[in-house]
Amino acid sequence: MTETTGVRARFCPSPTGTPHVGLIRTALFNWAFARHHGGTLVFRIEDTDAARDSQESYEQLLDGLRWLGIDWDEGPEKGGEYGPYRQSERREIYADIAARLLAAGELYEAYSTNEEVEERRKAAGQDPKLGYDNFDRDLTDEQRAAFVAEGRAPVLRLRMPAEDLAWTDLVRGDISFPAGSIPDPVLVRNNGEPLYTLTNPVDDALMRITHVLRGEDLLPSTPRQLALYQALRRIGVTDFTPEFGHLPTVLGEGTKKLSKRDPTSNLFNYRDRGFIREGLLNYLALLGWSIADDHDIFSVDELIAAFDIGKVSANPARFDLKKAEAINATHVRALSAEEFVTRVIPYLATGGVLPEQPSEEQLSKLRAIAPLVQERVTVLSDSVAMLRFLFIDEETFAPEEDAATKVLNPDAEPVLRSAIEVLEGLPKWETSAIEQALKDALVDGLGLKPRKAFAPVRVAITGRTVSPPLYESMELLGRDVSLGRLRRAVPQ
RNA sequence: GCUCCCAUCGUCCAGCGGCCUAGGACUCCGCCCUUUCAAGGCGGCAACGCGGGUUCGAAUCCCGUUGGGAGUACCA
Repeated sequence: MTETTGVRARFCPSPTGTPHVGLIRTALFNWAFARHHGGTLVFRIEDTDAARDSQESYEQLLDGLRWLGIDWDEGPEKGGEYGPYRQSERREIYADIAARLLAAGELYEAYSTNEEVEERRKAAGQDPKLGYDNFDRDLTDEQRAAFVAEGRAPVLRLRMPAEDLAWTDLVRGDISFPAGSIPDPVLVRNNGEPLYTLTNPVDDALMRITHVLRGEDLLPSTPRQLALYQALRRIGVTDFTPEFGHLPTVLGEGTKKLSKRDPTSNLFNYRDRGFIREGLLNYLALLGWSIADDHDIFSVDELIAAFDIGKVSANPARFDLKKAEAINATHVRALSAEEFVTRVIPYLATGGVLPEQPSEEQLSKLRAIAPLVQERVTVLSDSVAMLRFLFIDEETFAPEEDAATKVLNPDAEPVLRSAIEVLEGLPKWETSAIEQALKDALVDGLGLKPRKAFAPVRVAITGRTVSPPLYESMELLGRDVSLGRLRRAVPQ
């Protein structure tokens, strides 16, 4: 059924709005499917709706896909022998095919308005919601001429076959729609513009697409596509019909489909927060698929090696931010120290902690502390608050207000004084010595619980109650800066 | 309304007739490790919607029912 060579899958979004995680999940599965089978991934832009499509959205699509490393073999900015790959540049093709389909009687001109259709259904005692009634199928030349004389322009509708339309869905198995349950769909507007109903199957046929993997929301449109394919085959445009697989919907909270307006759906929110591609891709792949029954952390290569469209679940999947974050955190920790540094710098720059091109000194400090931060963050931007204390100007440094009021109270005074005293006399300023000295002075000397003893020191030094390990931080900060901060933190 | 799809822990996924007193992950809760915070280790709570069949045997197959979802556009 599924050949291992010659697979041509496609991803064909409309450039409306910001890339949506559900859309990306679809792209990912198509990509994994194509790569798994050593096939071709075609990237096509469906921008036939001028009112909603935008160039900005188009660029965001490319940007998002590139960030994630989802690459395509044919498509925008890449070309290919079946181009162009933007539907807005394929108008003549659709006009030509539509004309041939019309000439062959597969399409017919329809003049009925929605109001007229409703009237007729009501008059016949039918539910007006049933939709178009195929009234114009067998209009005579005279009738058509009369409508034209009225100034009407026809839409072009596809003559649906009088038979059940069925296919074996790659995800769901056998699916069948009864004959007559789908009204003849409009393929070309009365102003001559082609609709998705025409362009999508036509391009799939022309681009020799073998496998159509798309969202479940498109499942009800499959019967009319199948019908169009039959027509296309009859007029010789193609000689085969692709296989279809309908991927589960990605839901938001509750049972609603994740809406475009929900910030959870915006791909760039994840990038901005510091999700890494390995983590996001891993999580997205879990929305409807699993690699094994005993683990769910995997690399992109493992995904490609194991991906099986037949094992994709038919259930709708809910996007769970907590789990996405947990998976991301695991991938962040798996980064090499050097890689983590490279990737975190842009976030530190955005957060105002470091310049975009850090100095050698800043870099070496960052490298030293990076491994300690790396295992403490969920997303890369978490590093900003955690590292500010290390790079900030001494004049600007001040503990966070909450932390200060909570911890730097009068009780902290003896703790801090004692810490200062012992640290001033420390012969070697290094982690283990600092640790030993502070323990001796505060825990043994003052008889404090460790929790009590180190909290004020931590807040004084790092400005926060949660930070990278304290002694290492102090070593990196240096003796002068550390002591200065401790002195300034002593409650007056 | 009509057509179609879906139905296992709160969530995602495993299970494709006996291995299931249902497994993994996230979340949550304990404990251990750590004289901070994490990470890590161990353990716990928690599910086959309901009713009929088929079968020696059903979470797994069939029918019904209930519940959810999608479509029903001269959007995609």
